[in-house]
Amino acid sequence: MHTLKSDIKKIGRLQKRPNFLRVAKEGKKWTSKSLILQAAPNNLGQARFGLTVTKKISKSAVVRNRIRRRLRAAAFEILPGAAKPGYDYVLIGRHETEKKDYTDLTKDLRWCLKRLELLTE
RNA sequence: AGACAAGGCCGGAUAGCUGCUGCAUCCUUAUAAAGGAUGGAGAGGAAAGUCCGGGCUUUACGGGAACACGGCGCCGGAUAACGUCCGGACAGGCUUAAACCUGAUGGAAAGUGCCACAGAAAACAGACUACCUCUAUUGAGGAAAAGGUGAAAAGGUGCGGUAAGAGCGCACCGCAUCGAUGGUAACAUUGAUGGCAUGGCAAACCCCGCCGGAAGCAAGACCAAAUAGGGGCUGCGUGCUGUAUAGCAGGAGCGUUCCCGCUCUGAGCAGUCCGGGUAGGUUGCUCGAGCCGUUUGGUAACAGACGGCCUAGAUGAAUAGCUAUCCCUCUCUUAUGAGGGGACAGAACCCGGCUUACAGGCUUUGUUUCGGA
RNA sequence: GCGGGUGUAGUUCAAUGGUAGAACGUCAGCCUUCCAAGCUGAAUAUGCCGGUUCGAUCCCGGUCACCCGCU
Repeated sequence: MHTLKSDIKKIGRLQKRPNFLRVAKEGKKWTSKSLILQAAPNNLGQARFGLTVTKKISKSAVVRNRIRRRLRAAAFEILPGAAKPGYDYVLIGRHETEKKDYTDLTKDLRWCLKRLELLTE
């Protein structure tokens, strides 16, 4: 399955540090093997997401970039159809994110959504 | 053909579906803004480390110089500049040998300082053992060759010479001074003279010569909400009198204090304007010491001429996800084939270098060995 | 991205270019019926690679790791 471009436009991006801090402080969290998902409600009626990959994961910029791209690709594919609107989502990369199969990555993301009871389908 | 050495270049390829970030053109509603369509572009040789040098920007000073501080240091050239590059000199090193490699390589005869331990002595000299002469216990004188210490011991080897010895004399080598020849120069070769003076360390202080003001795009410039605060104007208003100007009362300051005089203030509210400026946004931001090709000059670094080209510009930060075929490589298998892997590494204002990391491949040059004609 | 700093025993710190020390900690022994305290002794280090020097913790390059500041 491929996500339509119009669906992707429906979800926004988190870009400012205060938003990330708010999600980390107020939101719920679920950890899977390949990623950590944080979620907190916003009052916009729209889903937004952001990515966090720190230098702690890997010192190599190449590795960090690959993790970030894989997470973004998975988010664009899964979130528009599956995530509940009105929430901010933050995906945090882990060591496993680089090596794991892409299909497992999407499964993990769905699993995290389900455990946080934010899956809509 | 082999061995060795030194450079230069490349840094997986193609296609499909779905996406991301700028740019150009067009369309839609209503200029803004948003959305859509089409086209074309989208990481490196080191983008890295931030070790040097510049451009650019702000800042300091009226302008300049010097001191201090920091850096560099054989000679000649290249360059916008450099601690970089090219060519040469000298010293050291690898190799049987050669090609070749490495070098922060000015001055110790301007001055100061240091040279542990050992050793007689570590730098104005001088003498422990030992040597020679006289005296003959001892002491006085001569002399510095031999022993031993040390990283380093006041020229080295040989012959003559002598009581023993010594540059005391001679030859060669080294060193110093003055020349000659070659070279732009560093320097090399060589002649004469001197007769040993000048131990090492300047990546110790320092002297000499040259260079440098400082900070850095988070520099800097522009636009500019909300809130708080500053200033101007207008209106209403003031403890008392007055319609109002104003006067009196009050407060503050000055005249040394009181009296008295002068100046300022007087209570705020509303409206409006101005300036600074935070969040945020725009810009700086990619046409430049630019790249490619041909050609001329030069041993070369490089420079000139002609022709062609436009080649990332993000900002919680794009350049991707998945699949297939080919290429390289590893493992298993008799083979067909199956499976795994793809070096180092990600632009952030831009250039010139240096250093460090790097799977594999292509290619050029030099030296030398072997074979054939 | 830019600017600055630091690396020495297990820890906190010393050390004019000349045998790397101190305190606490660890281990062993003595003392004690046993433990603690005390006494005696031992082990344990200059981040790494080069250069200058007769000789580097120290001086000079490179490299690695860590820390701090600037929105």
